[in-house]
Amino acid sequence: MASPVRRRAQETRWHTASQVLAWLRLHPGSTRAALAHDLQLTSGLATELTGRLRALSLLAETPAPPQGRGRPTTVLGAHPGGPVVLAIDLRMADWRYAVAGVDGELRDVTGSRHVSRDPATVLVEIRRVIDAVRDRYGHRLRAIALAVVGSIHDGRLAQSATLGWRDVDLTALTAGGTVPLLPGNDATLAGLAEARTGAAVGARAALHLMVEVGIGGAFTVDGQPSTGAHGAAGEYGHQPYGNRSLPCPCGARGCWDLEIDGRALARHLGVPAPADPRGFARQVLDRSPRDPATRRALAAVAGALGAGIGGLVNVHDPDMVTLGGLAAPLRAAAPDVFDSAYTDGLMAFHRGQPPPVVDAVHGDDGALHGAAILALDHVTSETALAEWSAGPH
Amino acid sequence: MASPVRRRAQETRWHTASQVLAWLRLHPGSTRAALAHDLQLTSGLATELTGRLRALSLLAETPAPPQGRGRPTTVLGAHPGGPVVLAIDLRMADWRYAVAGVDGELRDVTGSRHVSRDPATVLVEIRRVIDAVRDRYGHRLRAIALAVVGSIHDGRLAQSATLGWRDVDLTALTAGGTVPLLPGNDATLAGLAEARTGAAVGARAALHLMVEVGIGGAFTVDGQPSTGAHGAAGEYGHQPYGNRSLPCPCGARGCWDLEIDGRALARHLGVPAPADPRGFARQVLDRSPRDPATRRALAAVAGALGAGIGGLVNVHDPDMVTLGGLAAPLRAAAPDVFDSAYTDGLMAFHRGQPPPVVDAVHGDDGALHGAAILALDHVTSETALAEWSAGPH
DNA sequence: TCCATTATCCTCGTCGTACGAGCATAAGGT
DNA sequence: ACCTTATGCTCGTACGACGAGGATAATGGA
Repeated sequence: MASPVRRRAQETRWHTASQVLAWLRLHPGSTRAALAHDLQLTSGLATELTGRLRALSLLAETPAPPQGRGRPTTVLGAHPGGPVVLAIDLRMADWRYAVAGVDGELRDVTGSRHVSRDPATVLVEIRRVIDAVRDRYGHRLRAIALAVVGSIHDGRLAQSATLGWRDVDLTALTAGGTVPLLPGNDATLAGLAEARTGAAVGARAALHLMVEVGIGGAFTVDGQPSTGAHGAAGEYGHQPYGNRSLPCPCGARGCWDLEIDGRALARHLGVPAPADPRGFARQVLDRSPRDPATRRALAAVAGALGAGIGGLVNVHDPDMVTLGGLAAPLRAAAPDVFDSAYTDGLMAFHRGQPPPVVDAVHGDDGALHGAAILALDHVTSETALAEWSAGPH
Repeated sequence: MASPVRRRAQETRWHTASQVLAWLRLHPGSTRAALAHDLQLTSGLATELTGRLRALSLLAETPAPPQGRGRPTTVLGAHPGGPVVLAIDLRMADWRYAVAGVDGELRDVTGSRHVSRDPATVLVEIRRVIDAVRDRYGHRLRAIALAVVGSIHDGRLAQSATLGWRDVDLTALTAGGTVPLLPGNDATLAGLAEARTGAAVGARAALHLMVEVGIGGAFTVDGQPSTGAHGAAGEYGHQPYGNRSLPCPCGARGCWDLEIDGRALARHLGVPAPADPRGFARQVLDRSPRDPATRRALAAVAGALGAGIGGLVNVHDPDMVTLGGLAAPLRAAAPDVFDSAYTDGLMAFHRGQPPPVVDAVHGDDGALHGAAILALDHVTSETALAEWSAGPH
């Protein structure tokens, strides 16, 4: 609340332009008339705005295919010389990246497996790609977002049990340059993607949960994830929902993490903890559902998942819940157990209309899409637009 | 994101005025020069704004005591004929109310015990007070906020184990009138009060937890509580942190609620569940700390409290945690147990600088203050200011 | 072929908030 | 008295947005 009024020149100037670009991403391929209608722009203002944005290489207008009577309009899209962002998703076994313009569409999606999981090696590889993209796009590259399977704290990768990393400084990736690096937890960014362009579009408050190794997620309100004070919010896997006697690699005990992934399945099946819990879970899910031990193990995990989600609905009160990664097949493996555990975990007044639990739509690409969204949010912010307009065109 | 640009006349007009009134509440008794400085207003704009707000009976300016050299300035305060709100706190054994002007100061704080806890009886009593306040203030009464010890869902009191109420329609309280009624959970509103004017001032993200019967709270970001889709967020007491064999009146099992209030103390002490868990907990807390059974019971509860808070910090990543109601004395009864349980519940990377856990400052008045804040937020919103200005002055 | 209809875009005069420079005011200090 | 300091007021300017009216570019029927 110490915020100044700040309706001053530089910021006012870009307020509406920022909204236009945000709208553009949500409605790719829409016409200019639709823009004016949705944003309640007068036609005069629409003319001025699109003209200004075109002059700044932020927007391209191409004639729209005729839709019937009336004067033809134009479809809006990213300018071929406009700003771009680099989205990177750093995962357990591989990492991928893509470039996106202000229309939000991912281009040149590329992936490669880790040759070594040593932090220094991986970061050098990523740095090489960043440099290559910078060489190719020059000043057009305005932001880099990095989704990473681990906990982010004040811009550092604080800890990742999956990668076996601890407190890795990510700023080295862009050291020497001026392009901002925006790191984020992969599950958080996948939740962002579901909220903006996925299964939770239209929900004001949405909870996304994603199981890979452990469970993470994001609570979004109006498409903005709740990031917390240091960007470390959403570590749902490290709530004491589980058995207090089980120590978690995170340092705490009884974490929910240990009840819902491959490690839990192995425990229920009486086999040693797998080195690759995600692959092990996939194997168990692919097994014949006739095997009673497998069914019991999957039911136990689905029940733990449902019960925890019930508790989280009590906490967050979302409109809906989306399931990413292994969460969707785990529920599908024992839907009745999941449902009753979910309902039983809800406070009574939620049971009349429990928030629907739906599968995510972005699949494996959620975190990458979320990273692009995060970066583009930065690029289309009012201050970033002011900077872009001050640059060379 | 479907929001129109809306920099149109009516809304633009009141944007800055709304910020001035928000500032006024945070800095009671401050001078006009301080306003201009804090909000980075030019002196011309400060003149225009204060003049406009004075003309609308929204602001009063009185000469400030001389502070040394220079032209004397004025202190800003609520206009004696300005808008007021009614804040009500409906609790287990009693209910209280107060009136507040745009400066946020509570006036005429009044309380009375329930003669009957029957919903109809209580609501009629409250309705009588509302009507009396409306008679006294007329069109000056612009909003009524009701803090209630129970779960709010889409404006209804969905359930309150404490009061023994279920699905009570609160709109009857203002039926026939035009003054909006804003209901809220008491712990949520107490958290709002701590974030704005209490122990969490300055924290961007703050978690408030309040123990009375069970535990509730609020997560606030920049002074705004996360309310969820239906206003039911913050039911931290109904997360499955506890013993799965214990059924909770909320309908779920193993709720945290049952581990941290008077019911938990009774269980640990081997006595029957008390009719008044809050009073029972107070008694136990007041007992001689020499009694080993009492100490063990308090330690168990303090440990459950700390462990749960650790899990919630993992979820929300707050700057700090504030403790209201019985939470503060419960921690104080076994600080070491609390601290180690808290730290043990944190993910390792949080342990370097764990969010400080501090006692709330509003005491028993938190919910009432929070209700006033909620109502005043409404009154000083841009749309409400536009309405007020259209009224008779 | 021509013209009414429809849908969209553009032009231009106006409004209102905010800016900012300069001046006015009201104290304390010398 | 006069300077210094701090603050408030006046007024011309800038600029985003509004809104009415006209221009434009298609379809479709007479």
